[in-house]
Amino acid sequence: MSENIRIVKLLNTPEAGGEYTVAGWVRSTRASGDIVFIVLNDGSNLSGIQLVLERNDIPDFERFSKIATGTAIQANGRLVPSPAAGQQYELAVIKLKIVGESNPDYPLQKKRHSFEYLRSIAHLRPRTNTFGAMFRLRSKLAQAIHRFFAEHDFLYVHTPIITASDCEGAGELFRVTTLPPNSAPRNEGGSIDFGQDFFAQKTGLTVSGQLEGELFAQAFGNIYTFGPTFRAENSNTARHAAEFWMIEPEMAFSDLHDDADLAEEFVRYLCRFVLNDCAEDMAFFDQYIEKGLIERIRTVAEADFARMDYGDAIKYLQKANTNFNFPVEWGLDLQTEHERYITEQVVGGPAFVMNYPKDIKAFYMRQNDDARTVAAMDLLVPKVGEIIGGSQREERLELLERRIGDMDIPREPLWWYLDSRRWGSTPHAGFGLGFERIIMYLSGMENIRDVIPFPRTPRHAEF
RNA sequence: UCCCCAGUAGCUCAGUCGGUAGAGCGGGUGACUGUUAAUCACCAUGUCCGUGGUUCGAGUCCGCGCUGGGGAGCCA
Repeated sequence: MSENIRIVKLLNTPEAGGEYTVAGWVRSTRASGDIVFIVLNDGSNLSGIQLVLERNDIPDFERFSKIATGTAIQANGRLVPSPAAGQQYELAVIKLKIVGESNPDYPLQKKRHSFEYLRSIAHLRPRTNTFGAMFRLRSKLAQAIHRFFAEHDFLYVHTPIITASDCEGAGELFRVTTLPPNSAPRNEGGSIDFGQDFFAQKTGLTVSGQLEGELFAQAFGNIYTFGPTFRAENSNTARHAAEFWMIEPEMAFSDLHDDADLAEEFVRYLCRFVLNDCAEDMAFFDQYIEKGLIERIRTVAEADFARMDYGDAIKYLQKANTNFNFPVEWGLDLQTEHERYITEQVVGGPAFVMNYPKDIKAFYMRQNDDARTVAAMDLLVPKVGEIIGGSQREERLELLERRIGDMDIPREPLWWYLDSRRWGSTPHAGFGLGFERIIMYLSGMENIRDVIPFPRTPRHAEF
């Protein structure tokens, strides 16, 4: 590490007077006669630090008064109280070194840019205020998530990225293969012979770590995964990406209500965390991205989440004075417009919808005694919609096997999953939370492509 | 994949009835002893997304394509 001090640390220095060296990238240069102001940002905070250059104090003054936006510099000077409004301290520069030149072609101007434009220069956008705040938040949130589970004694398990189970029912897989694309070996029938592939079977990138997570829960009690997840769906929306990160806890000896309890505590923990530990960046989001964000998050951090049965949600929707585009009827899945009505109009905050009809849910969900619903839950939040999907899992071998049969799912590849119900099976439950979706919810950002450093969506894998 | 909207200067956009393009910001130059997206003055900048058509004439109208955005489905 260099002798440079991080700007965020320097600005937290209790008193001025010392001599320091900072290094970063120029955000703005303002020259006025014999004095030049440079806003320098090193990524450690939002504001950066104001450098002050005076003609009499610094050699090469003329040259430095024309430093272009984007230039990488290292500056040495004295930390002094700022005589002007806008900042507490500034750095009275004695020595300045240009580390990497920039020029007027630098695509980031001293003005607001649209998110669409910034997506086209994703390699440079982390140097903007919004994306600086965004990726600091993302980093800290990831660490907070690990801390939450560590504090609750959950085991962190790395489930495989490459998987052979394409029957998880969570979406299209990206294929993983080393077979030559134009001359793949064929069976007699003409289909591709995956027996000759690297893994001697058809494999893809994981769409969920849940099934493997369940196996670990049956040994460690409480576990979680937190890793990349891939869906090859041709989804073109503000909240879908082909590559995203998912958090999937799984708890043995637990039911659906324990599951919702965990989800609620988890989301509330993250709300409190960003308010307390990301205050400067959150204030920025509150001012420029979503007015009232902080108040909204504070409310969520304090309130209990609503819980309602799917059946009751249907009743609310049928009573609603709204013309929905899609029919509302017991047995049909809730559409986005319905979910939004529930969370935004009925509840006005986060809401769990629980116990869905079994016919619209995955095979592994636990069948309720009413024989027509399963112990599933979705957590819906205003603006983002579904942020968590979870369930209690079917732990009874016989019922699980029957369900697999009813749904025509090949059972052979799932032999190990079924084995977990054979010896020492326990009631257990878990959920999946999209990392990007919680970031969107907590920051007010409305497009998933703006909360991922280099997003992968259909037709986009540049950078 | 479906529906809708858009593509004009580096960026954000305006462009009337079809008559060969303009503003703000950004940039350059100069002025200014403390600025906060500094201010003031002056200066420069275009494959009007591509392609085919209609027309005396197309940024403008029509077809096709490409790209981007919004919504839906899939879901986290």
